Amino acid sequence: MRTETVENYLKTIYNLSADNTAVVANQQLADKLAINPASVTEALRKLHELKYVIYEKSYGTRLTTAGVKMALNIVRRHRIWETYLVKELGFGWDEVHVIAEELEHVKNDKLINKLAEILGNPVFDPHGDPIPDAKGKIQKSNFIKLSEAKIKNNYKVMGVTDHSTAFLKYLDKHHLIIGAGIIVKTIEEFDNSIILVCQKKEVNISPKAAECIIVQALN
Amino acid sequence: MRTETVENYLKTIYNLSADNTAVVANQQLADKLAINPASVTEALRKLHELKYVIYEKSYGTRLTTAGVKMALNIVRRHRIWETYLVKELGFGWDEVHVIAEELEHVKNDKLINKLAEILGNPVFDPHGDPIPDAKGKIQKSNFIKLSEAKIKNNYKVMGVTDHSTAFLKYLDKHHLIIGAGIIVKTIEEFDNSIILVCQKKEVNISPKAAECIIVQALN
DNA sequence: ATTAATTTTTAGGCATACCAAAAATAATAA
DNA sequence: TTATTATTTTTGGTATGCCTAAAAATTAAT
Ligand SMILES: [Mn+2]
Ligand SMILES: [Mn+2]
Ligand SMILES: [Mn+2]
Ligand SMILES: [Mn+2]
Repeated sequence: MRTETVENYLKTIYNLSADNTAVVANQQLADKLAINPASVTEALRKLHELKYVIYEKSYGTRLTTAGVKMALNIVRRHRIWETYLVKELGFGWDEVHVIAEELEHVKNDKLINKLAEILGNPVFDPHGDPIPDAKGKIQKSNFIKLSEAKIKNNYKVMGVTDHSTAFLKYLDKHHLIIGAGIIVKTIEEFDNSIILVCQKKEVNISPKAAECIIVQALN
Repeated sequence: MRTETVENYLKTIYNLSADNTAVVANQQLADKLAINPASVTEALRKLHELKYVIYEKSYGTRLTTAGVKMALNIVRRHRIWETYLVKELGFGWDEVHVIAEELEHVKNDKLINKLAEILGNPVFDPHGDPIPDAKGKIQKSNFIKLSEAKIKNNYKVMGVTDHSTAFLKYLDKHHLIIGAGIIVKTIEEFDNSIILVCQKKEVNISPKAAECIIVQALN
C-alpha cells in the first residue's frame, strides 16, 4: 500500500474512534474519505494484514498499538503544520486545514520537531485539538460539546470539530473564536437551538453547529 | 496521470534541457528518475497527449509553452522551500534537497509566495540555482563550470549542479561554499584534476567534481 | 557498407487503488 | 417475528504507473 493511503486511513480511523475508545464502522470511513464502501472493505483487509488495525468482518475496526503510534504521528504533523501556518505564516484558522492535509505527508521528523520548537512546543492547534508530543503523548481535557451545555452557565470556547472554511468563517462573524467567553441564555424547546451571549451580543446557534463547538465549563 | 508524476517528469525534463534549449533523450530521463526506459516512453506519450511536451519518437522531447510554465512553477516551489529550510529553519545545504522533493508537490501559491516574501524574494537558492519569480521569470547569469576555468585566474563559487549530501559535505570540508573566492593554480595534464587555492589552502579537485561546481570569473 | 553497440519501442504482466452492481448480513420497524 | 431498510462484502472491472524480455530502430565503430 502507498504510505499516503495508509496514513489517510489510519488518521481517519483514529479521529473517528475518539482516541481509539470506539470501534469504527466501514460506512463512517467511506463517508469521511469520500470513498466507495467496497474499497474501504478492501483497504481494511490490507491494513489488518499489515497489523495496523484489527478488522473484524461486519463488526468494525480498531487500531493496533502500531496503528495508534502511526496515527498519532500523522495527527502531530497535521496539527503542527496548522499551528505553524497560523502563527508564523499569517494564515487564517479557516484556510489551514486543506494545506495541512498535504503537508502532513511530508515525512521528516527533524522538520516537524523544528517547527514545534519554533512554536514553543504548542499543546493545542488553531482549532483547539490537542497536539501529540514527539513521543505520542497527548493532553487530556474535560471539554464538552456546546450541545451538552446547561442553561445560564458560563463557558469558554476551546475548539471546533468541523474544520471547514464555511463553518469557521461563520464562527468568526459571531466572534466565537477560541478563548471567547459565552453564557448560555436559553435553549429553544422547539428545535433545540441555543441562544447565547458572546461579546455582549446575542447569537442563535443551530443544534448542528452546537455539535461542532467545544467548550469548557467555567465554575 | 497523477499530478505528482506529471510534475516530476516536467521538472526533470526542464532541468535536463538546460532551460529548454536542448532536446531531452529518454535515456537521460530514465537515469534521472530511476525508472525503466520502457516506462519513460509510455509516460512521454501521455505527456504529449496532455500537450505538456512535444515528443518525437526515437528523436527526443522538449517542453511546450504550457510545459515550461508548469515546470518553472515546480522549480520555484522546490527552490523556495530549499531556501526557507536553510535560512529560516536552520537546515544545512546538504540536507534540504530530499525534503524539498516532497514539499515541492504541495500546491498552494499563497503559501509559496508567503515564504518567498519572508525570505525577501530571493533570486538564488542555497545551491546557487536561480529561483523563478511568481510569473516564471528567471535570472540569467554568465557562470561557468569549474572544469572550464583557466589557470591562474580568480573565481568565485556561485553554485553546484550536484545536490547529494555526500558531495556537499565534501565541499564543506574544503570550505568550498557559495561565495568563496578561489584561484586555479594548476591543471594536471595526466588526469585533468584541478589544483586550486581556497582560504589559503590547496585543494585537489577531481574532474568529476569540477563538473559540478559553478563559478564566476573575477575580472 | 557492415557489423556492433546502444537506445527506443512493443508486448505482455503485475500491484495499487479505486468503482458499480449484486449478494449476503445486520439492524430497525411494523 | 417478519418485513423493510441499511450496511457490508463479493464479484467483476477500470486506470495508473511501473516492470521484464524481446524486437526494432538508431547511432557508432570497423
Ligand atoms: Mn485539520
Ligand atoms: Mn486542526
Ligand atoms: Mn534541490
Ligand atoms: Mn537547490
